Amino acid sequence: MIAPPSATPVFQTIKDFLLREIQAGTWKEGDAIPSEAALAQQFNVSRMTVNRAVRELTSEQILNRIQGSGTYVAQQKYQATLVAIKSIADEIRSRGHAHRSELHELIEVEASESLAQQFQVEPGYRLFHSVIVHFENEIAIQVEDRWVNSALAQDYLSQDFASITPNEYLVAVAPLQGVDYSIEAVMPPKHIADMLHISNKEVCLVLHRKTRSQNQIATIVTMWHPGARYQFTGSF
Amino acid sequence: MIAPPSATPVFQTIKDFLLREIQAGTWKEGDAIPSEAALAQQFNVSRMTVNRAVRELTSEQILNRIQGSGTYVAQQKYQATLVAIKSIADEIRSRGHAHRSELHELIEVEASESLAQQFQVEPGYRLFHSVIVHFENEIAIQVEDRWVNSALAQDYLSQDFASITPNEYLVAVAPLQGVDYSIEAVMPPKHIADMLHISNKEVCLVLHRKTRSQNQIATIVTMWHPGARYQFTGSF
DNA sequence: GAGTGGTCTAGACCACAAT
DNA sequence: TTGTGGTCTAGACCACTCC
Repeated sequence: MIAPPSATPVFQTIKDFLLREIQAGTWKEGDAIPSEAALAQQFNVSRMTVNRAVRELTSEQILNRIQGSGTYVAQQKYQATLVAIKSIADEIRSRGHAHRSELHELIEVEASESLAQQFQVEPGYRLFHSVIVHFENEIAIQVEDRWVNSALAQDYLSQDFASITPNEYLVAVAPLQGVDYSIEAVMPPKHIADMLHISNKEVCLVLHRKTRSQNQIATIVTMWHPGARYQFTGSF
Repeated sequence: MIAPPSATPVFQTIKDFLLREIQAGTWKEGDAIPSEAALAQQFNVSRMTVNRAVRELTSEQILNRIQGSGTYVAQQKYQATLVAIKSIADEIRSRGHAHRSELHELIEVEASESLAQQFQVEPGYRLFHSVIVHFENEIAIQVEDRWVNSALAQDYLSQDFASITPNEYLVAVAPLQGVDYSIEAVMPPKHIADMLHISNKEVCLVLHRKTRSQNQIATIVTMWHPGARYQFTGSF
């Protein structure tokens, strides 16, 4: 049989059908849905077409498949809110505002006991340390305190961080493997408060992030934002 | 030709090949990669197999495809850090701790001017309002202040929020369409501080979330967490 | 052994872009 | 008109689960 011209592809029709039935409760979490063969017969299409529909729903975590056993409705997992945090320069630019950064420190250091532990290296290991303050329309909005694994970004010290952010440079040289992060609300130490031009009685919104690349810890960043004039926002 | 038994599927081999070449810089951002036909010939496989490899990389945002034109290397992945925020009950349970919640309010109200605006409805529209305090090992860790669109969750008032969280109920009745959120660090109003058993001099980490479902605003939540004992964490 | 999913083929027709 | 991707077929063999 030849594929008929149609507004929506058949595999999409099947996906929609399955989603609708799951939503309607025909099959509940953990239930098996009909086999590929059964669906192929029901829709009068080839098994490959059904396979694509079901495979895509599986990659979307709507279904689980077990070879030799069957296809099952996955557990609802919408309990999580995904928050995307963009790089500060992108964010400011996308608001149409002016971004400027001030380099406060850019040095090579030997890892202290505690840093070495966080980077999973020996004390004395070479690290780079940078401290940059980001301004939005000349108002300080982020202090970026960053430690960088020297092995993954040899040229870190010679970058011009007025024109490129550390993020942009690091993304280019060290493809991201994984990220650990935490967000907290804390009072800033005095030197951070000073750089943000706020009092150290004002709370900060802080993002900690540790990235892995090439099976090493690539960089550990702490980003301080004045709580009074900054929040993480976004949508999906 | 018959598919040979092999450790890794052919389409995966092709995906790996493409990823490696992109990583190596053979094709840079925006460059066209070889056509399906060319890859099929190069790997001596059918076009459908190549198609699957390329289609999956496209859904992973590694490639862009333009019908009639070609397949191109997508722009570098985001600088964005993705943060997943789980429901508080899940999170506490996954730490192996005891979760308990206290229902402080569960009523029907008519939307005020400002609420009506946020929900994009007329003032006077029926909304539900719940206030729940969540405890981890008997320590208050979240105040969940939630407004719910009555049209999307008619039975909201008759739920037993000791055994099911509002989230769990709402996920079941109103499939999620989209989310807006923001995270900020602020001082709590007194009634929130009281429920968390903290002073109103202690900062809170606050997550605001507005969800859409069936083309309406489904629910608007504000979650207050004591900054001293809570942070959002996770990894990818 | 029967049933399931996992993969692959060698064609086909279509829609669209570039020329 | 040529080349690209988008979709679909009607088979096939395989690995695995379950009985």
